[in-house]
Amino acid sequence: MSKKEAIVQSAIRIFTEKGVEKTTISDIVKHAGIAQGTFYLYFPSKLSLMPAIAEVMVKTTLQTVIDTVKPKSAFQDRLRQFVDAIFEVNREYHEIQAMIYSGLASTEHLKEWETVYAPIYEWISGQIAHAQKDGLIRNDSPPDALAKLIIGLTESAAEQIYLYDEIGQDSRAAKQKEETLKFLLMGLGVPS
Amino acid sequence: MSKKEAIVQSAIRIFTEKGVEKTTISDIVKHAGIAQGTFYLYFPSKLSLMPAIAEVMVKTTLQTVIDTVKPKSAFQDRLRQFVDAIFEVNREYHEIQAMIYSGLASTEHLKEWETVYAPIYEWISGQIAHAQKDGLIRNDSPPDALAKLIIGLTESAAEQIYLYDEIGQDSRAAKQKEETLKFLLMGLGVPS
Amino acid sequence: MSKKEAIVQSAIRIFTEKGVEKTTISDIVKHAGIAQGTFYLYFPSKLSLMPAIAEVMVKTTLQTVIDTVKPKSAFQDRLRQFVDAIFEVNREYHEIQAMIYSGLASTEHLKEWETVYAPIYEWISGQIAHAQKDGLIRNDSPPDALAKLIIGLTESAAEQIYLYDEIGQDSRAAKQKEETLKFLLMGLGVPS
Amino acid sequence: MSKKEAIVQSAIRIFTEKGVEKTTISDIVKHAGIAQGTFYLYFPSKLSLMPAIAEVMVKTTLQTVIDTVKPKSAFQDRLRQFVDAIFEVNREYHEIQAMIYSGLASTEHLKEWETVYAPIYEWISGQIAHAQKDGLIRNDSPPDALAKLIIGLTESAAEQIYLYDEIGQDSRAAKQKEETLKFLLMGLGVPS
DNA sequence: TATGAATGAGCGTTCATTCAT
DNA sequence: CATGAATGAACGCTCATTCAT
Repeated sequence: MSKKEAIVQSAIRIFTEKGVEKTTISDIVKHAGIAQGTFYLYFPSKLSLMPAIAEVMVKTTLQTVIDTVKPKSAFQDRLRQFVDAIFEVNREYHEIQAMIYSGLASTEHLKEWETVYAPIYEWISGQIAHAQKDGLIRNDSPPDALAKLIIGLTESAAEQIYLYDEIGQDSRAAKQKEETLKFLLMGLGVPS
Repeated sequence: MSKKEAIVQSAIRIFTEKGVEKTTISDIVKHAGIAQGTFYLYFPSKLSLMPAIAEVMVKTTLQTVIDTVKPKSAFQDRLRQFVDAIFEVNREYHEIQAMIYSGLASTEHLKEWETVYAPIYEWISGQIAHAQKDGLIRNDSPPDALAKLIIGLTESAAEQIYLYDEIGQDSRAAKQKEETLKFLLMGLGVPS
Repeated sequence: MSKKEAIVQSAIRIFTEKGVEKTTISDIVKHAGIAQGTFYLYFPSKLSLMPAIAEVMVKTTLQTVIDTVKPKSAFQDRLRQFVDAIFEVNREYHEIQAMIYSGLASTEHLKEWETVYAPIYEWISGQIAHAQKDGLIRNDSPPDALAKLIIGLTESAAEQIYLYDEIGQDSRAAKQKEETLKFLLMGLGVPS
Repeated sequence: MSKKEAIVQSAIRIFTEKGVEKTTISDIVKHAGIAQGTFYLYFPSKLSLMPAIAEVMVKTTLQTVIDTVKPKSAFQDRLRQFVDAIFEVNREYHEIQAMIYSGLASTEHLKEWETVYAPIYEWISGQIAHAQKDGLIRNDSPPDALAKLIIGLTESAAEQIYLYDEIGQDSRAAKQKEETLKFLLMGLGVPS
């Protein structure tokens, strides 16, 4: 693993453990096993880490979604699998998800965000477009608009559950997933 | 206005202007016209401001919703008015909304948040319960679950627009609102 | 008890508990049950408390000595009783003893200290003068000089034991007392 | 001189000049010619300086004693030289001596103090042991116990003189030394 | 006398950033 | 490429002191 990758991996790890604000560059380089100065060979500042982290997280999310959703399932099953995947990623990385989602990572790298996020929007958008063509859903809004609504709804539902670290909430999570799926199915106009 | 209120008001103002992370306590007290030490008579730290701010923001949000939604309108009109209200509040306070919504305001005051948020969830929940009883919507999920989905979907849609300060996005906002409303109507099962 | 006395008593108590440097005026007034401003009606600053405290401590010390030393005992018994008394006061108030003894209470009230300390020096000095006149001790140095050496030796011996809060040191203390007494007896030239 | 040594040397200098409590870290770093942050690379707080300072002071004291005491002198001459040495060190560093001796330098580093002080106790103890073996003194208490009494008596006598910065006290000091020496000689049982 | 909310200078401390090696 | 000791501006916070009531 290159030093650059080590930095990003360590940052994700420590952000997850102790929160973004309380993490110092010193923490990151210690965990990565490199020198203080080395950080600046790759990133000009702490904030400039964010796009790289987002990229990794988006890849992780997309990979989890792709791994979870079986292409040959019925559309509503795929939707259920998608919800499962998003909840799962949120459970594991809720601190970072919140950080990325809320855009708190400063206003300076916004341009990059759009491109970083593109893959996951595109994947969903593609699925929706196919489903519309195949007549599987009645909602005829543009696929990319629907993609944003779907991801927004699902992630906010997941956050409402996992923002609070308390344990034994599996049943709450299961119910929340059911309600979310139902709302998605109806919102998209999937015949039941 | 008491000193405590002055602090909260000033904090909201400055967080809105320059972001939460970049705001110092010094900024807040200067704007509030009080001494540095006075801050600590009312709040032990910057983070402990958050529940008080959230409370004000929730009040503002609920008030805006109540002022915007005409009780005698048809349900789908009220839903449109609700979406308008949420977008409006987000437009004005997107930085703070993001902060509150994402829960990034530290994990130490989470218990308080539930109670702080209660009023707005309850209002929506009440509207939904009525609509279900009157047969205006087909989605028979519990009202409080639907309330959370509705606010989550609408706020995330608004954030996607307003997180980026750029101007001249009114048309994008208008479209986003339309898509959101449509999704909500279908998701709730409002006959069209 | 007057407010002034309450302040002094509270200060002694809290200095003993948490150390002089870490004690704030706020701590003192809270414990005394009076208002912040009231403190300044009686003492212009924290440092000006010191002579009043010293006075109380000197009184306490002298009283303990007088209560412990039986006037009709043989001289060496009285010396042993004196050592016991000094060790006892040190055990209970070692933090304050150290503070007073080392004169760390600032250089601004030094003049007052001499007068504050006078009673205890005088008492010892009187005892020594009598003993010299009665031929009980051979050391013919001036009584007031001997008084200072005696108190200096005994208190430093006690401090060496009680500065360290550890428990179960009674046997160490007993030995230290024996050696101290022996040294005093020889130093004063008490026939054995 | 390393930065760490520079910090310790500067601290000793400034503590001597303006007292411990009134000395700020800012004073120290300015005098040492280093940056504010550099201090914290070596010491986590102002209090943690104390053991390092004590170590230097103990070295200085022991060195002064060794330089002053002529090994071939008669025992009572060596005792006189010892008293001279202790008074001299106290005259020059009374503020720091008081601080170290009274142990006010916080209760957190007490363990270290015992080891820091060891060299000077050992030196005296060694001298006493020899003198006892050679029959030069009659007091047969354990050498280490006597060592502590001797240093305690002599330093407290010195402090009583030098705690007060006033000038023209040479005659008082000379008298105090004489009385102290006499007391020591008798206390140890040195034949006269 | 007595109060206690308010003050603000100044403290200890942090940490992103630099640069000689 | 890599280092890590050094920097110093800037921060949160404390607390002795004041004063209108």
